[in-house]
Amino acid sequence: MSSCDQCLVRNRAICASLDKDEINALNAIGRRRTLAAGESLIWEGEDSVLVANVIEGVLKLATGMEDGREQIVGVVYPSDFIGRPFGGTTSHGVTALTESRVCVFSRRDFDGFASSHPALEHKLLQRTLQELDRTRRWMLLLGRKSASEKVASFLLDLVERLAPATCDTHAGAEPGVTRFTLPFSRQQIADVLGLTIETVSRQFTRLKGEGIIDLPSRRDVVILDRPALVIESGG
Amino acid sequence: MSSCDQCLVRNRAICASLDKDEINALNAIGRRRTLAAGESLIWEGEDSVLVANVIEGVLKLATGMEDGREQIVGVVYPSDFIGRPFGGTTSHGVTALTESRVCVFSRRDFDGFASSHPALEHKLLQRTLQELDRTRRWMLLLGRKSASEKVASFLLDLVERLAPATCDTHAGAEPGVTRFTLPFSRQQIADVLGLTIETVSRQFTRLKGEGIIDLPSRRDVVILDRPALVIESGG
DNA sequence: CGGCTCATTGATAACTCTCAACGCAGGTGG
DNA sequence: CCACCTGCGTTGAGAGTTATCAATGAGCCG
Repeated sequence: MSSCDQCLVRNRAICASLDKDEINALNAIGRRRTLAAGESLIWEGEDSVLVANVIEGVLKLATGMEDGREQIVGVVYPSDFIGRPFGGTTSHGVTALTESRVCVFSRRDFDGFASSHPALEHKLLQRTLQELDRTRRWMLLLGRKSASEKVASFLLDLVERLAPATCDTHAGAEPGVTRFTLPFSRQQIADVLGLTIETVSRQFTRLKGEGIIDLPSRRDVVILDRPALVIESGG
Repeated sequence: MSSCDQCLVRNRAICASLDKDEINALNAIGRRRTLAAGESLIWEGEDSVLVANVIEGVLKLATGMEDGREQIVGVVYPSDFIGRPFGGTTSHGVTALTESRVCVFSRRDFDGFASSHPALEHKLLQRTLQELDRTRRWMLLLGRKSASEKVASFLLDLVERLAPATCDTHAGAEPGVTRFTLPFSRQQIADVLGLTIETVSRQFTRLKGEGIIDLPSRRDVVILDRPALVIESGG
């Protein structure tokens, strides 16, 4: 029987607002679930039946148009909250980008629990406000930045978000040189940035050619010149 | 002395969660304020010192880049909540588009009040979740839609949002014909859609030429063929 | 070693932006 | 009362960026 005690995100997720008894009560209505890369937890347009906490992995929130165009509207990392509590239909699907572990609740159960635990709702509110801020900042990128600015901003954002997990600044490496593995395919990067896969690829190639990044493999990126990348990102 | 009893949004704003005594307590820490069109209530980047409810008018939330590019990241209408409770700096400015009346609170006071009134926090959470949904839907527009789809989507969104105030479907008018006044200049529309003013203007002209809308004056729009507009919007 | 998927590269087209001129409306002052 | 000025919007011509279409290349697994 799995307990929350050893949970990797026990102190960072919204659960941090709960004491021992409360966490046991919450644990009783939740269950762990593992998702393979590419597997979906929630589908766009369906009634909101599930909510969850991310324990491990990276997942995308995405909406699409009938003709197949897709936009990734959010990316969630460990300790982030997933789903739409308090009614409504989910306006975006949730799909694992990497193998992931999540802590799932039925929305009804969670709603009930949250309603009787103001501290939990408070944490959830803070997180939602934070996510709204982040989302709005991303709108500036989508609406006003050029392809090169978008790609540079994307890489910088990703390094920051991945930091808690993979402090991959090798001991002994030059300062400012960071290496990490992309949880995204080129198509998914394009869907985050509102570009095509070809444009993303060309920007990667260009940044590599200018010595700002290196690309040891499809999924790996090394940031060689972070200040240059910041300039590329347009501030 | 102004009371909340006659407030236009008493039953729609987050205040609706409060009983008579509570509303009086909240009233005691808030004050009314009128904003002229173009006047700002909150500036991008400053510490969050104010929060507010919109009583009347339309306001924009906007962020910009050093070089002057601007993106409107949200538009708020009567009964909507403004500002960033629970710390942090405001990542976007808030500016009145039309003459507006708001109910302002110091953030510190509001935070304290909210923390001791779970029902208010619950309402605020619901509203924030709703706003996040709306914002994410807008990301699909910014990232994936063409100029014509953007403008059509914008008009349809606006009609819907303006509806509570101005049910301007004239008695006796053909069904589906709606007239309303834009709370935006062409530049502001461009800033909402991530386009230039010229592109917006050309799309308006084209829609008019195709008989889908009419433009009696700069600020007035008549939707003549809503189904066509829906098709233009790309679903 | 194929056969697959995914990424890169190239050539071209399309869309939107940029720059520039003009037009319209409202307000001001002669 | 009209002329002018100013701000905003429209229109046009051309350039630039990104998308589209197509082919090639690299890695992975059977």
